[in-house]
Amino acid sequence: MNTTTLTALAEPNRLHIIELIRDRGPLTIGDIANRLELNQPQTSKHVRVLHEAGLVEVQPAANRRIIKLRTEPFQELDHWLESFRSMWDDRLDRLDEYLRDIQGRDHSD
Amino acid sequence: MNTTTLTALAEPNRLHIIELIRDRGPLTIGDIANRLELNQPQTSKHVRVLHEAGLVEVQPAANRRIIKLRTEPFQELDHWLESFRSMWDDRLDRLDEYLRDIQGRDHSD
DNA sequence: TTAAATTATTCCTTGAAAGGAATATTCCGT
DNA sequence: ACGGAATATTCCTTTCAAGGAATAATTTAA
Repeated sequence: MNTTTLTALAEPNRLHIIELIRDRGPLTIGDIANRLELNQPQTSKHVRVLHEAGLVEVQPAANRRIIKLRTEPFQELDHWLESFRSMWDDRLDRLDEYLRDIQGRDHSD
Repeated sequence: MNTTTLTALAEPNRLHIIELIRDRGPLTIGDIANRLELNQPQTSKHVRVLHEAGLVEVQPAANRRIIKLRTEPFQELDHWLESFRSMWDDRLDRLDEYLRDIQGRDHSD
């Protein structure tokens, strides 16, 4: 896992920006600033960090910039988490194994 | 999503500690320090942060502390990522739909 | 009880990140 | 070309996290 993704997400305002776009779809800097009650300069700065981290795509449209989510970093994070999933999947795996065991068991005795 | 988990993971050495324990199982402070070539004080400090963030469990054993991974924060992170999964699952969903469409299509003409 | 091993804490310094305020830049419409 | 809107950048200050070095605390062994 690379830490730039995590560092970008670790700042509360940036995390809010990400979740806002996830929920509302692509937004401009001004939209984001309004909805999250941030000043425009700080919003630009945070979006810059998100963009440099590859979390976000920036589409110039005349005067404005439309900010979209990119999928790759989240996929990477998801993939990284797979290496941990066995920690809490064990219980389910055992249940699964148990059920398959039940299925094939000889019930004749 | 809460930022304390992300903040804790965003520091490279701490991320290494997490991955080390994930791969090798529970380790002591000294083990971690040796394997990652960190000084003991910094290792203790980083583990402290990880513990305060709930990422790690600390079991005193005589002179030493045994550091184990906790599952909850990773489960939470996993759950948070689910809200993003549709972003890259859409393509697969459409492919799936396409394939099912192909299957049922009338090829008689 | 003393010594050695393991870990924790404190103090200090440094660097980086974040916000505020002001200003610059870019683009459109007229 | 000019004014206004949207965004970017700069400068400044403050806060905070991280590492180094030294030292404290705890436990075991002898």
